[in-house]
Amino acid sequence: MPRLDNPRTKILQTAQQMAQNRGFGGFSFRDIAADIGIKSASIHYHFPTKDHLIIEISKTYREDFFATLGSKTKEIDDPLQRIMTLVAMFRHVLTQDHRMCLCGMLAADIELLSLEARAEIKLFFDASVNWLAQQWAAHGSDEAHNKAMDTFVRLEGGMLISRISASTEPFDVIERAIAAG
Amino acid sequence: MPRLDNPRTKILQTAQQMAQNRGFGGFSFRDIAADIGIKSASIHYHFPTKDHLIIEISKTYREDFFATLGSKTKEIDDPLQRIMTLVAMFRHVLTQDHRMCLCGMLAADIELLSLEARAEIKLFFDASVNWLAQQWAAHGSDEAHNKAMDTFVRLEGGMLISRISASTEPFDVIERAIAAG
DNA sequence: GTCTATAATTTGATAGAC
DNA sequence: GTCTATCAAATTATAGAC
Repeated sequence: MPRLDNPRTKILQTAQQMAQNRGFGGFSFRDIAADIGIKSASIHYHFPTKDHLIIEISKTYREDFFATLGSKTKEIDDPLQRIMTLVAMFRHVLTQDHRMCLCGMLAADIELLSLEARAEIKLFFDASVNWLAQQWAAHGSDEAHNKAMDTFVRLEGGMLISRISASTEPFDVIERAIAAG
Repeated sequence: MPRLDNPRTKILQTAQQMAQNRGFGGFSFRDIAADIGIKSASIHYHFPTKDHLIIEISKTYREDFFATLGSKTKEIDDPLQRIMTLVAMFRHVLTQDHRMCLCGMLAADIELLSLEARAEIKLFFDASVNWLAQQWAAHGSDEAHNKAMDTFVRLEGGMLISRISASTEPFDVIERAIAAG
């Protein structure tokens, strides 16, 4: 599913990365424009307001994430191994991209966002917990929903706390805890 | 340990609350000033820059938190009960104050902060994990350090995710998981 | 210690030419 | 679709009166 190289897509990609690194208030239209070599006024043609932009970023992030997750787990049957594939995706964002999960980042910034933006971000949370609950249920867990919630909290918290600890140790610890079932 | 009612303290209290709700970039000197009925220029007399302010906020937050924790656990011997006293303090911030932990909030905003500010915030993380590790060790856990790290990640993640889920359910779930030992 | 006034910069957003 | 030019507002921070 290769993303097109049109201006709209380049804006979304750059803005998404900046949002994951610095949060909603931590980047400007001019920052995005300078990074991709256009002027900030051009961004407003594609996204009239910053609120529209953050909603589209969140939607793209969620769609891309679950498309990739579906692709990576397509031929994996073991539920725990499927879960650890999702964990590996979070780990990649943290250790290779050196970014936070967009969902966790915008959860911190939630008071700065419109109700529409909050609702869109909540869809990532809902979809993640539902997906995890299905895997834990297939794995034979009683209380699969609670297990899914705990797993998602550990992932988001592990990414967040790794930022201040200046190491990946917090994420390493919760990854082993999740893998232990 | 009653806090004094001087201007400096009122600035710190108000700024700390705003930082917990909206993050480092989400409040201004004018916001603080308006809230306590002074002018923004007066704040610069007490704290020359926003970086100085956030460092002092973080230091005060950490000192107050561990002073309160020490007081609340003074006559509690059972290590697990001592841990759940800390958990209850986090729960109170989330459900009564309707705020994030300052440490978790500034972890999200870390790229906006000076190295000095990051170092001060990391002290809260270090102190929390060390305190938790002592309790888990006294409780008889092998791998007390890992258990402490996992507990702290769950607490910060639970607060963060409860913000988007628009309920306390994520925190409820991790609280039960922690209590289960 | 707090104020008024203001500097210098950045912000989201718009108008209109091309 | 992208640009130049600009606006109105907000930001951190400083100078100097009181």
